[in-house]
Amino acid sequence: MEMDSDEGAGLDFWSFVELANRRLASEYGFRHQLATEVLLTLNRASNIVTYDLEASVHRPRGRSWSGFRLLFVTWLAGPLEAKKAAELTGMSRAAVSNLAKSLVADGVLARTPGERDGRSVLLSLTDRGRTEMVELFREQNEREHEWVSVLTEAEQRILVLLLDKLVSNRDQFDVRGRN
Amino acid sequence: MEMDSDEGAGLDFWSFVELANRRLASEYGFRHQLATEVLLTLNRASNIVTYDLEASVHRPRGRSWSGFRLLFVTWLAGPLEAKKAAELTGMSRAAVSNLAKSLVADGVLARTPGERDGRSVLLSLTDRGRTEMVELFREQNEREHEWVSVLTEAEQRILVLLLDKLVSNRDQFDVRGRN
DNA sequence: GCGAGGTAGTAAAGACATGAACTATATGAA
DNA sequence: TTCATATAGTTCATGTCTTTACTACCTCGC
Repeated sequence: MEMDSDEGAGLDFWSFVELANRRLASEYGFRHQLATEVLLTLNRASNIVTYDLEASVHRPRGRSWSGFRLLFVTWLAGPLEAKKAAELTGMSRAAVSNLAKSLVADGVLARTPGERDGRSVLLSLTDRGRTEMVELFREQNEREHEWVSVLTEAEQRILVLLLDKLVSNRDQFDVRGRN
Repeated sequence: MEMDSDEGAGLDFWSFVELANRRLASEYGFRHQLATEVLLTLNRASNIVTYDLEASVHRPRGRSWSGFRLLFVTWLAGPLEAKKAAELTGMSRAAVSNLAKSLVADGVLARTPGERDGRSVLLSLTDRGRTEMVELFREQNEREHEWVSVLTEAEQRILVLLLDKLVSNRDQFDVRGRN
């Protein structure tokens, strides 16, 4: 017999989820196992894919995942306020401010004062930034395609719908978001 | 006319995705818009939910999201090697080592040398750790339930299946994972 | 046995994100 | 107009994660 001196031996993610479900229900009487399972799986999938994209596409070219995200929204949504960039990327305003500093220093991002509002800053790409983004995104898009193509197109659309539904009803309760 | 001096004004996440799809296809000729959309949505959903759980449940009680994850797997998968904990939580071994240091100092985690393998370390919860986890998880599980209950049970199961399918075929190409 | 090569864990340095405090600007009611 | 309040952005202190390098230990072929 193995004792329980190392109960975790041989577990992978899914057998862990099963074990967790069983113990949470029978030993502790928790009732929402499926909720836990959904969110564990969501978190894990997002981390795995993100880490892969960052490690295989962006780091080798000297960009971080966050850096790429900021450049991406700025590339496509034109000149925009730092605050808007924070909303679209899901970062804090402080994070955008810090990131922008390095990207400006790298010569890919430009900062100009807002015209209507003296407090605001408009972010836009430099020519070099645009050139770099076309190339970077080409790489990323190929890799994204490899990832999602294990799902049929219908499955991909359903996944988007379900994820959207999951977060879109959050007005119904008091959700914490970043400043 | 507004010029394009602040093109990003008034955009929310979904109108941004639409704009991105349009520009990526028509101006740059990229072909895999749906792939981008799936992964943007996945990333966003995961970040929103995770941030909310961390901010509303764990930070107020002095725990970080990662700290909770490590305690969670240790709680349920019994004493386990640090390496196994890293796999199950998706963190690097170094991250587990760092986190464990603070959790041991806090008196919720115990570290004992492995018996079979002199290199390994077994992690387990202290009594205080177990007590805390029951309480902490009760809170988290209620909140998880609030989140996912905008989906029907069938939808929740489909979501889990799709997310699992998305990451399970990754042996097919050369995915970058943590050390 | 013994040595080469692999693996578990830790430490240190650097990157980066966060919340809080602060500055500068805007807004609106009296 | 003027002052109270709100907002955009930055800075700073802190904490966490990653990479790299290192130590200690294990394993297997000779």
